[in-house]
Amino acid sequence: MEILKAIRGFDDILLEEAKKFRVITNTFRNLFEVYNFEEIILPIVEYKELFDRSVGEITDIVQKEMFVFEDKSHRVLALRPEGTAGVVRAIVEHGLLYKHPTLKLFYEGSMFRYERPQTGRKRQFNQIGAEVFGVEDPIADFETIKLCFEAFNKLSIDIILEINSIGCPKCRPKYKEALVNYLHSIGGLCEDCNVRKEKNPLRVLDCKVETCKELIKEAPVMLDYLCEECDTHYKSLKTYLKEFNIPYIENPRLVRGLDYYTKTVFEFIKDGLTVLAGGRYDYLVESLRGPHTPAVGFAAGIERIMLYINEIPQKPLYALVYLEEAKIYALKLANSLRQDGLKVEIITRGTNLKKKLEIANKIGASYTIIIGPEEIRKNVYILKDMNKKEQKEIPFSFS
RNA sequence: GAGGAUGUAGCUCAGUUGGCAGAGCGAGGGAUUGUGGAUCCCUAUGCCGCGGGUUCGACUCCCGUCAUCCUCCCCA
Repeated sequence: MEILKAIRGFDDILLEEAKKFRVITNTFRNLFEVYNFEEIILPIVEYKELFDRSVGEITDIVQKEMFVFEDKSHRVLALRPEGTAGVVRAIVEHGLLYKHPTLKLFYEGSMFRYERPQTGRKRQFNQIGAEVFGVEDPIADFETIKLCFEAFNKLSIDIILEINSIGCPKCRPKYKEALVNYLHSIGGLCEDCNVRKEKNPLRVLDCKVETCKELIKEAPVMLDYLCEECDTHYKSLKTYLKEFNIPYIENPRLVRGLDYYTKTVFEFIKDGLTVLAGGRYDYLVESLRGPHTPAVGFAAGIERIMLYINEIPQKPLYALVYLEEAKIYALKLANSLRQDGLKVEIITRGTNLKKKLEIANKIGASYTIIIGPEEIRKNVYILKDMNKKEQKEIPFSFS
């Protein structure tokens, strides 16, 4: 057994990477706060059936990507592959929708999918996401998208927003029928698409094979089939986006993988990689035995966003160097500086001052503070600027 | 689940037709005890991913396996 090896697809997030991770989650959290979202912290394990019923039984996520296991009481459980199902389960279970006419929740945590790992795709990965329950109005779609857009702005990531509407149970069947008819009327689709057109015809629309792309150009478009309600909803959303100068690309071939979406779907894409995606799901809550509740939400892949975060500026580091006789004063000085909010590292290694300064330099200290018997006598410490190579005495009383 | 590439020091990588495992960077120590980065000197580290096979002999050839990276499927 290789105990000194992490499991395939379960990666450590170390040091610098952990900082990027936190910058991203903090950015979203700050926005959640001003948009008045509340946090919900959920279990990682749920009944497998919850995901079958919400994510959709014919999706790949459910069919081949879930970590499923049986516990000692023979319950069939799964590690959550996404966050929305759990959120909906929780609010229905606790009747939150009856207490709050609208409910805005965000979550953060690990998700699990049994896939072949590659860039921006791990078996354990982290998402931060949010859900708005109880708002029919497209203003909810807009605000959700706006919040995400602001997040990328704050993270200085240039990103492309794609939107589409995939209709509702009233209008989508007609479109599906038209699409299936079209797909059957033509030949030359790739092997995968021939499977898709039976299993999940909408997915043919975003096939990457060139020949398929050509054939799809002629295919019927969902937007032409939207019922009046869906059409107005979609148009309002676009109006709001324009009003706020949020650039977007209308992608009539954008379909989301999960079954529960209705009307609005959107993705934030960087270099061809989807880093955040979401949409409206007006019927999921009732399909999980809750009251009819329209909803819209999104999830962002933290590791995927991390790929586009540059170096993070650090707080200047103060290395505190002491001579053996001044040890106790050094501890007091460090304590005092830290209470003033400075980042202080006490240099404990090194036998002489030269060595200690070498270490201070090595750990990247911007300043070094030196304290020895002379300084104690004079009630000062030496503050040395490591870049300018200048130093001065700062008064300090050692009580 | 399918295809391809790659696994040698902490990191980046050499390693000839099969013949005692190397470099650079980094790390530790030193040119002495109150001032760092440069230079110089010294030192160490390896189940050559793992398991089998061929061979007098395998880092090198063959088979298997595991892992990493890149496509695809799918997805955040």
